Amino acid sequence: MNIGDAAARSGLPPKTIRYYESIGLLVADRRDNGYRDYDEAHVHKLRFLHRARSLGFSVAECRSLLSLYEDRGRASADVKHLAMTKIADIDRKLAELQALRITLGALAAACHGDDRPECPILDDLAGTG
Amino acid sequence: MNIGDAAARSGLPPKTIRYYESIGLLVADRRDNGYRDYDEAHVHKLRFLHRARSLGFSVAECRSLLSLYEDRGRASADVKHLAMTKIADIDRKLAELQALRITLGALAAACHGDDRPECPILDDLAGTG
DNA sequence: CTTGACCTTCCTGTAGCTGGAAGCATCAGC
DNA sequence: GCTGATGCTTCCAGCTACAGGAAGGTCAAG
Repeated sequence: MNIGDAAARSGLPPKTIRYYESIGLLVADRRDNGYRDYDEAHVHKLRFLHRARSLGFSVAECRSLLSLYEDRGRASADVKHLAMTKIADIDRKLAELQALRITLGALAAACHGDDRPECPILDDLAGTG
Repeated sequence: MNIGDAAARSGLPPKTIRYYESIGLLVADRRDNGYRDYDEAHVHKLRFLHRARSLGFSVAECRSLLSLYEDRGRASADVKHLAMTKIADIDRKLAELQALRITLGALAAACHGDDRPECPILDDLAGTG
């Protein structure tokens, strides 16, 4: 199967698939004409990568997950450890974003938003308030 | 005032201040020896940038905010519009992260996390479940 | 006069791709 | 067999927002 079909079936753009190969994440076979050649197992792993990336795992983490995935005898604890670390990351980002949301929301609410120049948002940014 | 002092008083690293100058965001004066020279107004704007960045505004948005800030006659509506757009971005990211948190949390909870190979996390990533 | 801290510029690297150019391969239609 | 469209290949550049480090100039203190 050509890269275009593998792309369509995995949901990843061809560019991304080539990029993953360039960093040694998932290397395809080659045919005589130089084209990359994909089988079901490849597509499966591409989908795996697609889902893992969309769940917020970094490419480095995907590399670990993929090798765990390919290791039939690995302990589920190893995988869970990665997931828990990622969850802690997400919780930290959530807290940050929520604090941001509250601050910006309060500033926007305090701003008239009309054609007069007084603006609590800029006042806050300038640190004059 | 040298860049080091401006950095200490604005909270931005010297590297960042030089970077902001290199992209034309905030240009400092120069002294005869070539050193950058900052006054109170510069420090004020650097603090402004620091705060805006920490509130999640991109550098491009900071450029707009700064020019609005420098425009004594601008309408507060312009500023509010930027803030509301940013709030919408944040809400979108929050929703994404929350969905992610739920999915990963459920997967981690379902995983025994022991030394056996069965792992619902990998099963989900593989799309076999 | 030397030492050390500070300043300058320039180059490189980061994450994870995306876009584009130049050049073959393949295929459908005529 | 020829033509044009599409798809494949590689490589190079660029995106965000800096950070690290090298090579070298400057300045104040002892």
